[in-house]
Amino acid sequence: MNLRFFILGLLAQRSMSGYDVKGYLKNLSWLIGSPSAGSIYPALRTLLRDEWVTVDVELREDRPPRKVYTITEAGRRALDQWVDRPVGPSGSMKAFMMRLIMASHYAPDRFVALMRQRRAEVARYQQDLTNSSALPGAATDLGQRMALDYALSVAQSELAWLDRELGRVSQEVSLVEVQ
Amino acid sequence: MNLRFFILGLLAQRSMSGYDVKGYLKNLSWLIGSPSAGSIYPALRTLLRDEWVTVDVELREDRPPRKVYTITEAGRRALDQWVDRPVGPSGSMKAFMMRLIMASHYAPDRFVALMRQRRAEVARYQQDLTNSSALPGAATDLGQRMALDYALSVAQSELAWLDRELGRVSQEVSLVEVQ
DNA sequence: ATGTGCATGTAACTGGTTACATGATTCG
DNA sequence: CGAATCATGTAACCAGTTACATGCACAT
Repeated sequence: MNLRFFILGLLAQRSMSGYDVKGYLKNLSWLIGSPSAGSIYPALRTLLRDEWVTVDVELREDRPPRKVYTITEAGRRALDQWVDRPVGPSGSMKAFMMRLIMASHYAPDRFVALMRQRRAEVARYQQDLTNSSALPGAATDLGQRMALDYALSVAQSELAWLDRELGRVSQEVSLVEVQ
Repeated sequence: MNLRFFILGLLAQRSMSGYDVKGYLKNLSWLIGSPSAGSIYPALRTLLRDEWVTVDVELREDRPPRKVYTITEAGRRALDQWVDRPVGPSGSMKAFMMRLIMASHYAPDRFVALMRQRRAEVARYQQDLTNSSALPGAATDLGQRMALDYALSVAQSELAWLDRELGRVSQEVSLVEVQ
C-alpha cells in the first residue's frame, strides 16, 4: 500500500512511465529495497483501476512504446489523504520517511503537522515500551530487557531528531513571517 | 518466517500449546503486533510438517483438549542456525530483537557474536546512507535529505547502543574469567 | 557475440493480518 | 445473564519479492 502511494506521489511531481519510476526508485534503495518490475507495474495497474492516474501511450520508432502515467484530481485527493493519515503502530520508520518526502512538496505547515503526528506516535510507543518493562515477567529475561532497551534508545533518538527538526522548521517559518 | 522461528525459540525453552504461545506473545506486543490465532496456528503446523516439533494431545474432561508442542533435535539445530543467520538488509530492527532475545539463552559468546554482526550490518547501512546523500540528485530534494538524516541519526543511535552494550558485556565476560 | 539500456509485463510464492467459526466453563 | 478465559482452527486478503519472459538497439 505504501509503495503504491509513494509512486502516486512521484507522479504528482511529474508524469512518468513505469520505467522512469523504476529508475527514480533506484536512487532510493535505502528506503525501498528493490524497485523491481514486479512491484511497480502491478501498482500502476491498481492506480489506473482506481482512476488515480491516466495513461498516454507514446509510440516511437525503433523503441518500445512508453506508457506515461499522469495523476488525476482524484489521485491528488487520495495522495493528500495518505500524507495526513497516521502511519499506525510505530515501527515503520519507512512509512514515515515516505510520507516525509512527499509532505515536503506541500506547504510547511503540512510538513510540520506530519512531524508532530509522528512525534506523538513515537512518544506513545515509548510509553508502551516503558509500560512493558514495568511488567512482572519482563524483568527476568535478559534478552527481553536488552531488546526493550534497544527499542527505547532508538525511540529516544527519533524523538530527539523530531524535536530538533521541529524547532528548526518552526523557527524558519516564523523568520519568513517576520520578513 | 521470523515469527515461526521465534515461536520455535519459545518451544525450546519449554513445551507449550498454541494457546500458551498466544498468551506469551501478548506480553511482547511491542515487538510483535498482534499475536492472533491466524499467525500462530499456521506457524505451528509448518513447524510440525518440518518435524522441528512434535505434538502431544492432552485430553481432559470438561476442557477442550490441548495440543502441546515440543521441540525436536532437528528443531534445535534449525533454531541455532536462525540465530546465527544474518538479519539481512538493515531496517528490520524487529528481526534483530527477536534474535537477541533468543540468543540470550545461549552462551555469552553467541550473544556477543550476534551483536557484532548487527553492528557490522548497521555500519554498512550507514555507509549506504552516506553514499546516497553524496549522490547528485539527492541533495536537491528537501524531504529526501531530511528522511536520509532521520535514518542516519537512528543508525547512529543503534551503533552507539551496540558499542555500549558490547563494551559492557565483554567486560562482564572478562570479569568472570578473572574470578 | 555479449552485455547493457530501454521497455513492458506475469506467476508463484511468502509472511503475515483480519475476520470468521466453534464450543465449553467459570466468574461476577 | 453476560463476559471473560480456555482452546482450536480456517479463509480471504494484502503488500511485496523473486524469478521468469520478451524484444529491440547500441556499444564494446
